[in-house]
Amino acid sequence: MHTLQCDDFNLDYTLDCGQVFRWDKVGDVWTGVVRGDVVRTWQDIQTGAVHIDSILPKDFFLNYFRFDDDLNSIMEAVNKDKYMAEAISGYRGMRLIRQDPWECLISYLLATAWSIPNIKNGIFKLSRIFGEEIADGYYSFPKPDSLAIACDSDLCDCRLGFRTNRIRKAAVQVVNGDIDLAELFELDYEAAKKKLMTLDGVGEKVADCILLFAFEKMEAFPVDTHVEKVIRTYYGNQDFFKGGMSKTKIGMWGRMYFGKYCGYAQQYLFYQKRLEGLK
DNA sequence: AGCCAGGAGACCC
DNA sequence: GGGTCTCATGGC
Repeated sequence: MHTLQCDDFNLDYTLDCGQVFRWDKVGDVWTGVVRGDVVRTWQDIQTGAVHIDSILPKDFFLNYFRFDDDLNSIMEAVNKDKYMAEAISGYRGMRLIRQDPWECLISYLLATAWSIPNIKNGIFKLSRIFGEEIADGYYSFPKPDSLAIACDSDLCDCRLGFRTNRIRKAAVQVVNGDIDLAELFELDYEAAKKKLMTLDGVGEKVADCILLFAFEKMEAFPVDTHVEKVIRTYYGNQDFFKGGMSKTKIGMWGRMYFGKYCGYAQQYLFYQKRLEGLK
């Protein structure tokens, strides 16, 4: 059992904001599967202390929850206007999570044109069939070779639709070394993005999610349907958008406008829009 | 029934 | 660089 103390951290916002898909809250306690361990965690509202029941070491969670990020200076850097200010004041303490690259890749391949409950369900079914049962009803995330050799009938049981073949193809490419995930850490944002986008099913948005959530690329600015609507509504009249507001251009704008921590800004805008809609 | 969900890819101009 | 259509699936 670990106890983590951090001034600027909200466990609920961090696990609920739609970046991770293997956590669920029952009562005050979150339960999730992380690195093959069933983890339970909750936060003391009075003290802010985070309690974690896991066999994984304390240092793992300090890294997982990005306690090394100076949230104060990050929020200050992206707090450019009244819209961002509102998102920040509403969800202060939401931190990005350092995800496992392989799990993040597959998760966001599944995320294409799916709602978050569907994504969570798809990942659960994938884990139930191709992962290992590590506790009653809990399954580890499937390893690359397990998905690479998946047969049609097993994979189709997951009902992933057009995502089915993309998952298996990506697994094959990871297994045969066609794409080296560890190597992506060494590349800069643009080069890593280009490499990821060679995979079938990885476009700009999915690549940005993977780079932001798993590869330390804080300058990634994923433009999904929510963020697109937010930017169109609040920032569409800016000179930069004369001549059109494609998703590509919105991404360029996000990086330019919010600066090097635009990935954090994006996640606050995304979370606020998802919960509150447009105002 | 029709629309939307953390889109991508092929095809068009 | 823009638009438009299709690709499964599930929930509302």
